[in-house]
Amino acid sequence: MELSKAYEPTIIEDKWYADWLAKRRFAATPDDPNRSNPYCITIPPPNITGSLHMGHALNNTIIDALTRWHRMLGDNAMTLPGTDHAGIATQNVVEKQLAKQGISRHDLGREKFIEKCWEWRKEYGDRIYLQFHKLGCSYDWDRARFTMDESYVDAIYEQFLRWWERGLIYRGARVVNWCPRCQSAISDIEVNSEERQGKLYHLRYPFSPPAPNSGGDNGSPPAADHEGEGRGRGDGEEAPPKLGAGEPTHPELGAGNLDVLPQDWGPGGTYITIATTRPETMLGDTAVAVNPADKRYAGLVGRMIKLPLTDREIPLIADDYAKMEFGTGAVKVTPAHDLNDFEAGLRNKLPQIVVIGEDGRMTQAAGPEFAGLDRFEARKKALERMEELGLLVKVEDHVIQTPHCDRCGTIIEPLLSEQWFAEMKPLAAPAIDAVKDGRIRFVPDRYTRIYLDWMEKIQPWCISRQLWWGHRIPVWWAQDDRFTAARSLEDAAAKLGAPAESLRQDEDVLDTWFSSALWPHATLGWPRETVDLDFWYPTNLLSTAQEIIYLWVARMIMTGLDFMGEIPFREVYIHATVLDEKGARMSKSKGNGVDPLDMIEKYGADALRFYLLQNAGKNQDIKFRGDSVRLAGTFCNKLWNASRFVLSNLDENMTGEFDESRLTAMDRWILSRLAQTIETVNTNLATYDMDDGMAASYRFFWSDFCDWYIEMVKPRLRLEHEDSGDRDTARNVLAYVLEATLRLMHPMIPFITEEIWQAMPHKGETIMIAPYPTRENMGARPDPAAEAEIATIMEAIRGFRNLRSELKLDPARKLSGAAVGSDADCARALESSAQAITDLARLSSFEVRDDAPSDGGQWVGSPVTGGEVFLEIGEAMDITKELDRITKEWEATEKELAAIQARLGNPQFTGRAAAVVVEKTRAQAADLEQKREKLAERRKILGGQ
RNA sequence: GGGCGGUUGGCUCAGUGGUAGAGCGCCUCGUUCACACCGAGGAGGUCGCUGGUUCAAAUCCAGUACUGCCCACCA
Repeated sequence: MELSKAYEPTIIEDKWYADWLAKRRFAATPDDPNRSNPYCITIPPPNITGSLHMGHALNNTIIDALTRWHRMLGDNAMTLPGTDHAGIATQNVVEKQLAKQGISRHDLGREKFIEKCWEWRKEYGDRIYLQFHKLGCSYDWDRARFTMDESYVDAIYEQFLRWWERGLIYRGARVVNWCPRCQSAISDIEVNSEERQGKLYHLRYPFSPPAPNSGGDNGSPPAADHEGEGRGRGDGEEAPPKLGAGEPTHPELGAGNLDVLPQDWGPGGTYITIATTRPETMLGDTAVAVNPADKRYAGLVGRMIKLPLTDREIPLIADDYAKMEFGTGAVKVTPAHDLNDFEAGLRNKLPQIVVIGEDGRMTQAAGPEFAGLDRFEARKKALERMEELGLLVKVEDHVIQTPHCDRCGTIIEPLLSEQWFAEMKPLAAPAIDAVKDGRIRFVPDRYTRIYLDWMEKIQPWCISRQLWWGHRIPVWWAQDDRFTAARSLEDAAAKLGAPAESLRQDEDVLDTWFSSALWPHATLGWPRETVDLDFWYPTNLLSTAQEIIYLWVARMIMTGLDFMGEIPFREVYIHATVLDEKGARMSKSKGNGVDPLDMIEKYGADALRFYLLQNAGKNQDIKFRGDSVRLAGTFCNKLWNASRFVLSNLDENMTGEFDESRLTAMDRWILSRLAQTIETVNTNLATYDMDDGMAASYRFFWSDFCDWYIEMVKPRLRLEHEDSGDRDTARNVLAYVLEATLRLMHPMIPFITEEIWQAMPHKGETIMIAPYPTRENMGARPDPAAEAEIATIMEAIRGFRNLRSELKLDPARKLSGAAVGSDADCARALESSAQAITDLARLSSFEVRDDAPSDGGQWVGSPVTGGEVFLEIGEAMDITKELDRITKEWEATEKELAAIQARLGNPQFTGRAAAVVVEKTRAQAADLEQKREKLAERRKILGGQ
């Protein structure tokens, strides 16, 4: 078998994926007699909304590399793929698609709309799987799951029912995050808080006159009037003068000045001034709160306030929630449109008035003047009206955190509504323990704290969504408004003791994350007791993005422990976020995303994988560089060409086996380097330091194997070496090292390694299940003696190359070289590799001699460890130039030596530093001294001082 | 406001106590039979800043600046 001259990734990648698929290489069975050790990953199921992005490519490259690694290690490795129905997201894209045809989902009706969603799923679900194929993912496609598969739906309802029966799921009217665009509630973690420049409005609310009987309250205001009492104007009658900047309103307010009563005195009564960023919600105010400790308002608590723009009266209450130092210390309370206000409302038994509806428009309760207005128009209008009434005191710039919908970016409206909730606290406790006691480990471990902090403050989970696409909540209502959760309509009828026809199922669907929360066990078959579940659960690894630690990871841990009584996975690897070249998040709206498929088409999946893994370690983000993918492609190209070279030197009967006793130093050296690389890569994969593993492989292959070993071995490959047997030794070592390297790198770059491996002497049908190189099965150990010997050779070769280059000698000119090994090891090393040195240093001849050439006019020299190399350049030499060169080097050596000697001369150093360090430093000094002597000698010969 | 990252040659990043490395880019040279997606050589950094610990700090400690991410109900 032969490799084509050019490396064409697309061709071999498609070819091999089809082959693997056809031969069912990815399919695993729990009862495989040769693979008893389970290794399982369930991949994060991508949303069916579109196509895979670079983050998916990164994560699935990591997952696949680890899967392949374990498979080759002999584990029964199974990675289970799947897709997520992604409730809101999918509904949004399908709606958008319909909108292009001028249709809304309401035109279609629920059933038809859901059909449309299924059509979408069919098309895009398949498209996503195809992308995984392109990437080379060796997932068990027979086990692929979709969160709306029948069996999966069973699991979801089982979960719901069990929690229901334990009283963990309940219905309640609470303020939830409402997205007026999606027309649904969303959970806290689906809300993104963004900082916006906004305004803080100070509004006056007039007190109602004290009831005649309740006189004598100690809250009566001082009789001061900053604004001209006696203008004789009734409440809200004629327009008051506009408030300007210099107006003596209450400039002392806001700074927490407790000595001043922050009330306004106006004609016809007193005012209390509140501060708000959302004036439109005032229509739903049911109280104003001040802090009980706030002296400014002491005695006023309990008085009624005439809520402007309405005909309602609301009380001034005391509640800790009002912070004295903020604004005026008085806060309006709108229980139906703010979570804190909601809670304050409950504490103080305040009415809840919904003034903004589900569509983001003001409701009837907002009054005839406002009803029907959009919430932002209503804000404008409320302000105008307040200003007209002279009740708008001032407007300040204020940075506010605005909640946005994670899916569509619309500003969230906190809204009082009836929703289904799941109580999380009892589920969180065991999930906290599992991480604390190390049963589950986060990598990098900094995420442990992030997880625990959230879990320890866990809140009830709003699990209902007002959508059509999703799992409908299994609750049925009787006509008398009794309800129950049940496995079926019949079941519900029995439970409620009402005829089935009279029942109606709850309209809401479950939060998407409610279904993904049981991914690991449900995909393996739960609630049925399957062999898969028994064999592969708990799974080994969950590799995912940082942003879904709460949304997904935490919840899987909770459900896994709750239903299986066992952790869902042992390790959680949080991979980096892929950013664009400038470091900005990739996003559709910014249009800065890079499509993995484009990269694959351009450079190959192996190149993309190689690049991504080079950057996958414990880092927080990756700045994606397309150019680096190209460079990763050049590595593959190098691998390809080096393999072609090796193959062209092999005979049919080459086995890659060799006789230990015939190995030369360079053979032992490359085997030693290989052994170390194998060790490093295995360790790095085990600790999720893929980046380090890639660097080690890269350096080994390109630098050690290609640049040095192959080049050094070339002379031995010449036919005239045939008889000695050394040629075959060299060829077999070449084959052996390359074959092992291919297996070593197969998990990361599966396609090219398979293609080359198949063309090599090898055992087995596919590299996919060939044994992964480990210290145990390779039996090779680092060989320090060979390493030292080859280091000397390399140094000599570099010495010659340097001399040539620094003296600007004609590179075409063949020159004679010589070396003096002042120590025996060095001499022997040089002697044994004379041929390689001659070749690599482009010498016409090379000899090892006992003494340095004395003719300074003919020879230039350069020290190496344990000796010195010389180049004979004859009359062409410019003595001055060479003297300069030597002098420069001598001076540098002097300087370095002086620094080291100073350190050694310091008794503090020799006394306190570790003995090894001192020893090392002494050796360093000795080497430098030797070098300096040689340089000095050369200078003398050349006639320098 | 809290937490967590990052800050090292032009770029992307390694480097957790012994005096700075890689790849790319750049400069010089090279078309001999694996590869110009190549080979050889070279230039280039007082490791954000300040202070401390230490015989010795890119590395440990404290502070500070800038940058990014996550979390958070101050109206």
